[in-house]
Formats: sequence, structure tokens, C-alpha cells
Amino acid sequence: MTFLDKVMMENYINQLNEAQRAPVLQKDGPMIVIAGAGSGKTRVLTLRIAYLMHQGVDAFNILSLTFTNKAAREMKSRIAQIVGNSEAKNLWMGTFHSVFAKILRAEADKLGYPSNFTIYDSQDSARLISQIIKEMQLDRDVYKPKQVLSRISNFKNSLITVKAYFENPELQEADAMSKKPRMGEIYQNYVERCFKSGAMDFDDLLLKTNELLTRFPEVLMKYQDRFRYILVDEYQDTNHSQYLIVRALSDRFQNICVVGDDAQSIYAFRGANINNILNFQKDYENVQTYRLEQNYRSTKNIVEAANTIIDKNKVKLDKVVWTANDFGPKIKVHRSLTDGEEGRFVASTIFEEKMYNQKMNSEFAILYRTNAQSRAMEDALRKRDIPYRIYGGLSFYQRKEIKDVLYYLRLIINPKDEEALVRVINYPARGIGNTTLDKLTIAANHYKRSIFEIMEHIDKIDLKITAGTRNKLTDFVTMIRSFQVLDQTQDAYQMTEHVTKKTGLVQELRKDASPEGIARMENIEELLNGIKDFTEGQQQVDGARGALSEFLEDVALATDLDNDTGDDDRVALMTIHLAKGLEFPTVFCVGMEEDLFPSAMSMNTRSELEEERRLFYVALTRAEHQAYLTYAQSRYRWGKLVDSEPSRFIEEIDDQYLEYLTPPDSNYKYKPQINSDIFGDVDKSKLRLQKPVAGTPPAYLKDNATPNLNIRKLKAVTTSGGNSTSDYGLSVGQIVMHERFGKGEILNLEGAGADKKAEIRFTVGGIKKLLLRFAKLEVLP
DNA sequence: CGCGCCTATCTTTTT
DNA sequence: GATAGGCGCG
Repeated sequence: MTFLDKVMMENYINQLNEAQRAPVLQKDGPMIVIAGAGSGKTRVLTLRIAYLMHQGVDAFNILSLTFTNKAAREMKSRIAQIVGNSEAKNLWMGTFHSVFAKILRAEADKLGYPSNFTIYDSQDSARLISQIIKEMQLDRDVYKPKQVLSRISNFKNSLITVKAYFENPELQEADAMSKKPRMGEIYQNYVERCFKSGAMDFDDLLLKTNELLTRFPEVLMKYQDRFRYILVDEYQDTNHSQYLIVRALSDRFQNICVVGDDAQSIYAFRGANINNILNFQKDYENVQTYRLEQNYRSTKNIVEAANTIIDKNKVKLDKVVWTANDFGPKIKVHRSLTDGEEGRFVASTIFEEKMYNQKMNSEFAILYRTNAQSRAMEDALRKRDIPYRIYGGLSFYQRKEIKDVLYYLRLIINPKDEEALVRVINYPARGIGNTTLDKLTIAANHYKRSIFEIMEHIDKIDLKITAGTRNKLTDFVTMIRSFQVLDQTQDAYQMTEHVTKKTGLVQELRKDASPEGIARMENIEELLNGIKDFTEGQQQVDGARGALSEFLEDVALATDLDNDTGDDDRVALMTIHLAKGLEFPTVFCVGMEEDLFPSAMSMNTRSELEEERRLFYVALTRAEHQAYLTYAQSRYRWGKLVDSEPSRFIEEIDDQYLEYLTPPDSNYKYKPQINSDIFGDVDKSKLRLQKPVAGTPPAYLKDNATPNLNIRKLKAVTTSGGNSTSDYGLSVGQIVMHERFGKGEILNLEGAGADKKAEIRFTVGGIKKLLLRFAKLEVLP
């Protein structure tokens, strides 16, 4: 450590404010940093790691878990600037999934997995579940593949293995009550099939890590000793499985630093448990708590408006975010007639800002609740010739033609990968149809082998497959085998080029001369270019030769955000979820409508609604200078024009922070419809959105109820509409059944009449507060 | 066995 | 409005 280094380090630390400095300087022991939006937490994490290294901690002993791989890369390069690249390289940094996938590959044999195991994406999992349901001849309307998958995912994230499931009568009872008595069998089949295919799904990466650390104490010791300092970013979004991994690894040295913001917890739907952050102080001894409350990102107007939103939530940590920045312009609210018009408003606003104020495209972000909303925005931006980039949604790697290539590559690395095999065995068509595939699948299940292994021994098993077809199967096996030989010596780029040619994929695509077909061909070219870049990049790293397996690992866990080079000037379009952690001078939050945001699926319980509200908080706090909230009176959903009402979130912001660009909605839900004055002058009092009055009937009971009433709403009305004053016949201690959450015990009842709520502890999913008006509960004896 | 047409369902968010 | 799966015909 030279004198110069020391001065530099001190210089960096002196640039921090007092609140930021404290967690950087505390070297040992458990600590939690509650970091408000825009409070510079990335700086704190970066400097904390740099300072640890400065104090002599070996980079190999530091594990830093981030939310995206991009965040990890950026942090690493910032640290490299301070401590030098050769040291920073040795840091363990990445998402939970990528870090533990790496560890699982190293230890795979202990769990009976091959080290080249495939990582199934959600699509693979869904297809497999769907296939299993079909094989078991179950009713697809009762056993909805997506629902089944999400239940299995919940099991895994709560560490409920198949064995644990069958040892737990309550879980089985809950599934039986919801008319899915064979859930356990599906779960078992799914797990077996994944194992047989040498595949782990996303949840397995965490579940199997837990299994590894519990079953093999010597392995746990090894990694405890390796990761003497652990840092976890976005701790509020960790699920139970991740929580246990962190606890186990940090147990020996207790040098654990978690950073998060309960107000930005938006991943409960995938098992994230906000209690992990709320209860951190109880989990370790002598926890130091730090609060970063000064926002450096946004204007006073935005920070204060956001505070008023989050104040509406009941569950939160004590924290007040403030800023010394200017007040800035008010949040602009805009209403339009249709989603198309909304798009045109956004596009022309961006156009004018660029024209008159010399703004760059990259200064704008358009954020929405659902991916489907991007289309209207895209159309409008294209018409104005405004370059944009969509993040997430149907990402590049999910395009059909790209996946076809990737499935071939996956099969080469792991021929047991059944999802890959099924996808490519007859594409391009080579005369191996469904009948043959069914026979192979049955044999594979019977012999508990992979389909590929059955195909290798096709001559020794009598499957009533004709000689002609048998030859075709053998040809296919030979082709894949030849690829595997090549893979020993060639890099990912050479392999992919070879595979696309030899399999006939390229020839197949060339046949299609339509614009779409040409676009598909261009996508393949782009994929090849991407792989070339990757390969060349890898070959700069020691110990890597840019092999195919390295590329696939990268692809499986890459997010769209990870591939953002950020070097071209484009407007960013993405879901609010994806926008977390990012910031933009101007943010358009579009589709601010009831049933869309908050989502119709998330209004059943207070906790769901609070999560939506936190999501809105995240959206608003992405803006540095100017935020727009826009909504449409009707929009295309499922190809049909549907009426909509402005989001309750708009009215939850105090008017002093808002500027209405259009008169408020004359078709607003609590007011009678007046068609004449949409564009007319309106008096000042009308410029306020009306607050709902207690006792106002729910929107779906009004006379001109929209025709898109979904089943859930109808049921809610019929079961509870007439008896809003009754006590629902419930009492504390009763065991009840909920159609979505399963079995639970009533812990507490509060409120009265239409507002009566029950606090229920569910066997799966934990404690939830439900509004009895909506929750359909069945009392169990 | 392959292809094309029909339909149902999807839309909440993602590693 | 897109896509995946089912079904029927050649």
C-alpha cells in the first residue's frame, strides 16, 4: 500500500456524507443499511468493498450479491478504478443465481448432477409441467400449467422438497381442497424429470445450494471460510431460500452487510419476503443500523410527492427521504382518449423537448406496468423517427429462431436435456414426428433414462418403430455426437456457425423470403456476431477458451439489461420492475389506470395493493427532473377496446405536486358521465380528481359496468354483495381455506362491515391480511 | 408424417 | 393480437 493509495482512498471517503461514511468505515460485524431511493447506496457498497481491500482483506474473501449482473459488472469496474484491475478481478460478484450456479457446477457431483447441467428457463419449466399434466391425463382446466408451476416454485422457495411435501398433511389437504389432489405427484414427476434431464430450474439453483450447504458440512465450512465478508444489495427482494443461504454462509464470521429499501420491495410475487429486511436486526447480534436518507437524484417535488405515496402504506420501516435539490417542475398529468393517443402524446413531447431544449434520446424513459403496453409506444416513436430500445419483454434470446439455435447448442453440451431435444429433433423437419417422439418418451420414462440414451440404443429396444425412422434417429444421434467431438477443440463461435449450417437451420430460414423471414435470418447473423464478441472477450480471460459451455452459462442467466452497452442514444422502454436501480432525467409513467396499475390481479389483499404502491414509488423515483403520469380512457387489451378509469395512485398524490395538462377525466368513475365538456373550459375545482367517498359502490357495480368483468370479480360480488354488514361468521383461531393461498389460521380480526379484515397465517405464503369483502374463505372444522 | 387452420388463453411483474 | 396446441386432411 503506497502513500499515494492511502491519500486517494481518504479522498474518496471524504467525498461521502456522514451517513454514507459510517457503513464504509465499519469493517466487521453485521450491519444493515436502509437506503432510500437515490441516496447513493451503490457508492457506499463500492467504497465499502474498496476500503475492505485497502485494509488488507483479500478480494477472494469478499462475496457481493447484486440484483443484476450488469450492476455487478459496473460495481467491479468502479472498484477496479480505485484498487486496480488485477485485484478487483478476484472479487466474487454477481446475482444469487449466477454466483451459486458457478458453485453448484463445481460441487455438482455431490448432488448427483453432471457439472454441465442445463439451466431451464421458465419456458422450459412450463412446457415440462404441461407435458407431465398431459401424460398423467389430468384436466388442463383444473391443473393449469402456469398455476402448477408457480405453486411448485413456491414450494421450492420455501424449501419444501417433494419428501417434505408428502410428510406434510396440511399441504396435501390444501391442494386436495383446491381440487388438485395430485399436485404432489406432479411435483415429484417434475423434479424427477428435471433430474433425469440433468437440468436445474431457476429455483433449483437456490434450493440445491441450500441442500449442498446443509448436507455437506465440510462444503459449508469451505465456503464460509472463503466468503469472510458478504454484501447483499436489494436485500428487500430476497426470498426465503436466498435468506437461508446468506445466513448459512455468514454464520461463522458474521461479517454481513445488507443494503436495501423496504419501500422498494416489489418482488413478493416471486417469493421475496419483505420480512427479511424488516427482521434483520433480530437475526444477528449487535446489528449496526445505518440510514441513508438524503436523495441526490431527484427534485424536491418528486421526492416529496413520492413520500406522500409511500406514506399510504402501513407496513414500512421508519425513514424519511429528503433532498437538498431544487424544487423543480411539477409532475405533469395527461389524459388521452386511447392508448394510441397516449403514445402520440409521449412521442411528441419527447420530440419537442429534443427540438427546443436540445435533449438527448437517452434522457427519456417510458415505464409501464406490463410488457404488452410497449406496442402503442413503439408505434408512436417510430412514426416520429425517435430511436428507442425495449428492455425485457420478448428479449432477443427468447425469439423463436434464436432459441432454436440455442436449443441445439444446449443439446450438444448436455444431450440429456429433454426440453432441448424435443424442440430440435424435428426442426428442421427430418421425419421424426409426434408418434415416434411419444414412443421414445414412454420408453424413457419406463427405463428412467433420457430420450437421447434411448435413441442411442434404439436397435436394442423394441418400440415398434419402423426401420426407416430408426435410421433417421440414428442419423440425428450421429450428428449431435459429431458436434460434441468438435466442441472439444472449437470455440463457441466456430461451433455455432457449424451447427447452424449442418443442421439445415440456415437453409430452412433462407427458404422464407418474406420480410419476417429476412428479419429472422438477420437475427441469426446478429446472434453469431454476439457470440463472436463473447468468444473473443472470453479468450482475454485466463482459464477460459470461449467454449460453448461458457457461452450458454452466460446466456441462461443474462438479463436484457445485462447486454445493454448504453453507448447509443435511444429512448428506454421497460417495465417498472426492470427500471429499479436506474435513473433518467425525464420519466413517463404510462398506463396509469385502474386494473392496469394497480393491476387487477393485485387488488385482492392489502399487501398486494401495497406492493403495487411501492412499485409506483419506484417508478416515480426513477425521475431526476421531470415525471409524467399519463392515462387513457380506453385502450386495446386482448385485441379489444376496453374502457378504463384513472389510477387511484394519481389521486393519492397531493395536488400541490401535480400539474394537469388536460382537464380531469369527465368519465371518472365516481362522477356521472358528461360527454360535452371533454375539451371545454373547466372550473378550478374540477381540476381535482375526486376522492372516493366511503360507501361508494365498487366500480364494477356501477350502471355502465364494462363488459370485461372477470370471473373473480363476479364471484366476489355474489358471495359478499348482500351481506356487507354481516360478521362473516369468523372468529380468531378458526382454520380456513382460501382459494389461492390454501389453508390458514385466523390470527386476528379487525374493522367492521365492508372494511372487516382478517389476519391469517397460511401454511404456504406466511401471514397475510385479507379484506373479507373480497376473500372467499371456507371455514374448516 | 407434415402442414395448415382453428381455438383458447393470455397480461402482472422476473432470475 | 399473438401464440401454442389440437385436429383434420393430404
